[in-house]
Amino acid sequence: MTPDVDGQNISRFFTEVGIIQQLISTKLESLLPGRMSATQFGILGHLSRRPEGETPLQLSNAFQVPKTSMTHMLSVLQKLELVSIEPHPNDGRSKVARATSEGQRFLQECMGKMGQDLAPTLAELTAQPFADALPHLQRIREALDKERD
Amino acid sequence: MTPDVDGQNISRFFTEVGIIQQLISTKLESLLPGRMSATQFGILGHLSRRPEGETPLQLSNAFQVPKTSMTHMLSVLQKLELVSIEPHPNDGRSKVARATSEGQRFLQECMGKMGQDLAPTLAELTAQPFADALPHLQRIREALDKERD
DNA sequence: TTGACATAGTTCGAATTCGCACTACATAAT
DNA sequence: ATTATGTAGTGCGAATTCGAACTATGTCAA
Repeated sequence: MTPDVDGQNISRFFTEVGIIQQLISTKLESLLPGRMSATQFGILGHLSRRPEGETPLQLSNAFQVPKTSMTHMLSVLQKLELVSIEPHPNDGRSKVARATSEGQRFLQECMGKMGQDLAPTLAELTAQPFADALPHLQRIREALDKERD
Repeated sequence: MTPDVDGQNISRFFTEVGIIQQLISTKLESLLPGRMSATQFGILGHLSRRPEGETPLQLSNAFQVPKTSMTHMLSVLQKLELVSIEPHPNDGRSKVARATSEGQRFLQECMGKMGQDLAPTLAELTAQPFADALPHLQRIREALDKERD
């Protein structure tokens, strides 16, 4: 493989990733209430997998989003009663965000709708290309992740 | 494979895609001037590959973004003199957007910076995982694309 | 030709996102 | 203990994004 072909593959890879993400998040957002964003929904999913909760700063690192955006997103999710925010037990500067049980229910409901919505497309595709691509995506993501200290 | 494992793979696939896209666009946006977004930059790239130009509506379909967002993005790019916008020759309601030569130059410059920035990470990874993942991504993207009539 | 309907783009208002500057608390050094 | 420095989160203002309603132009049928 020439370096040039490599470069083309890499930039096409990023283009495809961008398009897929755009298609999926647009579809997801059309199912979500109001103007709730895919990222906000992602935060809820992230928290629901971590019953011990996370601090706003951990979340803003995980989602690669500015702290101040996280403040806003969490306050919206809190207003919707999908997450709870409490003072951090060991650090007076910090807080802990958790998914409420209402939040977990909401998450399941939306995931279900999303699955139904995608079912016809996925049936035709089969799960194979997802399974085939996944390990490579993970390698790439880990490498990109490592680079930001 | 059980359907349950399939579902897990699929949702993890979308999660990985989302994270990769977030990491890449955050890095890209840090290289772009002002608050220019990755989508705006994507529009410029799209147009530079199509010297005949595209209408705003074509662009908003291609990027799966509302018409009204496209109006704004194009007016910003026009103000920066990276794209030109002219009336459509055959349709009085429409317009044609094209990348200016300044836009092409700017695009090349940013792509170069991006390449330099990613070079250390990519060297370690090699181009292989990108080449391996690409065909599967294309299949998935085509299927998702087809579903929106 | 005329009228009904569809399409391309914009205007406007509201919500989201984010950089900068700030406050409050924590930690380290003396 | 005091002081200096670092860290977590927020208030504010500006830019972006987007849905609803609107204007202007095109299309098609009678």
